[in-house]
Order: sequence, then C-alpha cells, then structure tokens
Amino acid sequence: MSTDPQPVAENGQSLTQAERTAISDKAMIDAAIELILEHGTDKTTLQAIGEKAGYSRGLATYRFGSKAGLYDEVCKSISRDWLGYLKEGVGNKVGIDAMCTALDSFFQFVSDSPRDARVLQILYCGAASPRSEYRQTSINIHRRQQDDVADWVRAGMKTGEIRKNADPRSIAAHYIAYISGMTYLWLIDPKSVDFRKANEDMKEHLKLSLKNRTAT
Amino acid sequence: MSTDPQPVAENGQSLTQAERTAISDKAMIDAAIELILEHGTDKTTLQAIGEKAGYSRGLATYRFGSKAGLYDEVCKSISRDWLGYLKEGVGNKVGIDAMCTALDSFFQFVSDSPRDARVLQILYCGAASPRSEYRQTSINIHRRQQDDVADWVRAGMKTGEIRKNADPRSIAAHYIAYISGMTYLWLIDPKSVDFRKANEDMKEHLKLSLKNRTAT
DNA sequence: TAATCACTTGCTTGTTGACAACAAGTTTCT
DNA sequence: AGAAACTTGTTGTCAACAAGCAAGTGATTA
Repeated sequence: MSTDPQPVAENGQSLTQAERTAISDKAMIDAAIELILEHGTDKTTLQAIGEKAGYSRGLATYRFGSKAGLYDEVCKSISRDWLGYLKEGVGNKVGIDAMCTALDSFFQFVSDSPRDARVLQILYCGAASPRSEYRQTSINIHRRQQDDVADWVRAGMKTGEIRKNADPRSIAAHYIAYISGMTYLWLIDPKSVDFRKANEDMKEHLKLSLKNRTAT
Repeated sequence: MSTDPQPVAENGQSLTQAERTAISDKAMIDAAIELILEHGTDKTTLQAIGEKAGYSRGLATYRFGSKAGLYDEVCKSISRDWLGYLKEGVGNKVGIDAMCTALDSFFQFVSDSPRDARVLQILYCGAASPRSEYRQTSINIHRRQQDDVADWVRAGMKTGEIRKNADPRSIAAHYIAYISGMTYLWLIDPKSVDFRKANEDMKEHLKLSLKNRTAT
C-alpha cells in the first residue's frame, strides 16, 4: 500500500539483495507496529502485515518463520530504540543519579514514541503466556535491566553515596517492577496515571531511601 | 472427562437447571485455568476446555459467548478469590498498616494459589492488547485497587500517621505498579525475583517514606 | 396426589469462514 | 546459470454460529 512492491533506489538503479531485505523487513515491522496498536497482537494477521507493508500475504511468514518470530523481531527492534535513549541519557552515570536519569530517559522515550512504547509493552505482556515464542527475549531484557540497575546501586555504594546496607538486587527488582507496572497501568488506562508526576515522586523516593545518612 | 456429562446429585435425584449450569460453569473455568497454565491463552482451544471439563466442544462458546467472554469470567472468578484474601487480611485497617498487610495478603495468595495467581497475571497481560474484550475488567480492577490504596493513605493522613504533604493518588499508583510489575517479573522469570524479600523491603520503604516525622 | 403436556433451558453436533504454516512456483538480482 | 527475494496454492486448525436433541419445569387435570 504505502510502499512500492518492487522498490527501486533513488538513482533509478536496481537494489542489492541486502537492500531489498532490509527495506522489506523494516516495512513489515513498521506495518506490524501500526496494526498491533490498532487491533492488538491476536487480531492482526500476517496477511494484513504483508499487504500493509506493500508485499504479499506470504512474505512475513517466509521472512520471520512465524507470527511469533515477527513479533520477536518487533520487540527487539523497539528495544534497541529504547536502549539508545537510555545510553544517551545515562552515559557513565552511576548510583542514584543513574537511576533518576533513566527514569527521565524512559519518560522521554514514552513521550517521543508513545506508539512504540505501547507496542513494546503489549509485546512484553504477550510474553507472559506460557509457551510464548518470544518469552525468552522478554526474560533476557528484564534480567539485563535488573543487572544494570543493580550495578548502578553497587557503584553508588562504593562511592559512599548509597547506604551500606542496601540490597542491590532487591532494589533493582523494585525499580524495574515499578517501571514495568507503571507502563502497564499507563497502557491500559492512561487517564488513571500521571506518569510524569509518578516519576518525580519515584526520584524523590529513591533519594530519600538510598542516600547514606551517615555521610560526611 | 473428569465429570459426568449428565451429572446427578449425591442423593440420586436429578439436578435443577441452576445446579447444572453452576457445575458446568465451574468445571469449564477450572479447565480453562489448567489449560492456560499449560499452553497459554492463545493456544488453549475452546474444544479442549469443553472436553477437559467433561462436556462437548461447543458448550464454552454457548455459555460464555466467546473465548474472550470465558477468559473474562476466569479473570473475575480468580479476582474474587484474591479479594477474599485481601478483605480477610486488611479488614478495617488503614494507612501504612493496611498497605503492609495487603502486601502480606498478596504474598499469601501467591503462595497458596500460585496457579491462580499466574493465570490472573496472564489474563491481565492479555488485557493489554487493544480491543481485548476483557480489558475493561482489568481497568476496573486496577482503578478500584488504586482507589482503595489512595483511601488508606488519606485515612492515614487524617490520623496523623502519614505525612501531610503526601499525594495519595501518586502513592497508590506507585504501590499498585510495584505489585503489578513484580508479579509480571515473577511470572516470566520466577528465579530472577525474591518476592518475599522484595515485599519486606517495600514495607520498610513505605514506613520510611510515608511516616510523619513531625509527629508527637 | 399423580400423570401428562407445553414450554424452557442445557447441551451437542454440523458447518462456515478466517487464519497460520508450509510447499511449490515465479521474478529479480549476481 | 544459479541464488535469493518474493508470490501463490493448499492444508489443517480453530472460533463462531445455527440447528437440533435431551433434560428439567410448572401448570393443568383428574
């Protein structure tokens, strides 16, 4: 629909194979994001995805193997974007500062790309089903997020900023659970939640509960 | 399979219509819970549910209208159980005490009925999809939970236990997001999370951040 | 009280259309 | 010419609906 079924480069020359697959992959992932937003994962069909991307009903299966395989790629694709925001914002920060900045980065990501953020959350939710074929992707992402946060906490403890009796893993679990749960609440019922205010409160809360009070 | 297709009361008398539907409804909801745990929502079929419950492949659709209608009832059924735990534990408590006790009640529910808890979380996740037919049920439940928590906070502020500048709605959102997110993490990757310890930390955290420090 | 008959409700079976997945074909690049 | 991208033909599964069968209900009559 939106794309030429036989795309041609700007200069009129024909495309390489690699370019063709890159273009069609992106077109299908974008189409999938649009359709998931509109109809949810269950009710979007591979036919609709292929045709919205400007190809045939069969290409999505051919390329990604299965519906779950495509969703897995969508999940990874959006995650990469989000990771870009995170790296840009947090950089080499550690401790409370890193945790607060990551909250800002996430809010920025949700504000800039609410559609992607919604779809990512929908896909994470889909991974909750037993036998979900992209569950492992969600597990890996959430494990890694918890590990990163725990590292920030440990580093903050080393500098003396964070109190010595903090439990990095437990704090990381709380922190990631907060983001995950908040995003879920925002997804199903945006009006019921003031994401910005909640994040500001969370930042206060982190400072209050993690700061070393015996500090110099 | 497990139940007689034409059930008969203990005394040998035949059943009333109401009894028959109650029995078959419960059998199908129980069967759905088992099958969702094993195969997830997508891959459990109405045929499998009907037959596991001891009836025909068509009864589930006939009774609940659709697969989503059945899942909606499963969601409500488990929610009622959980609400029982909550009422039993919290009773008329308010403030920090209510919030801490609710965490204990939830952990108790998850420990006593991990299968139900898992299925409930899976269904909440399913409600994240746009056009999910039981999304409204999830919205209502989460709204109500946030309202209850906000009321506890307000009541705690009135008694002077909770600091005057607290924002009940924001605190409630954080609290419910924590539970929701934590349950998700536990669901997809039980090993990555120590639910009991996280709850203990959360309780500490609530006391620390909500207590009125200008108190008598 | 007991028998019967019209009606309602619970439940099953037949059928249809939509869909994912696979296989075999066609077109485009190298 | 061969390989890779892409399309089309086909199959089995499933949700949903519709039509029918069986069991329960309640009023009437004797």
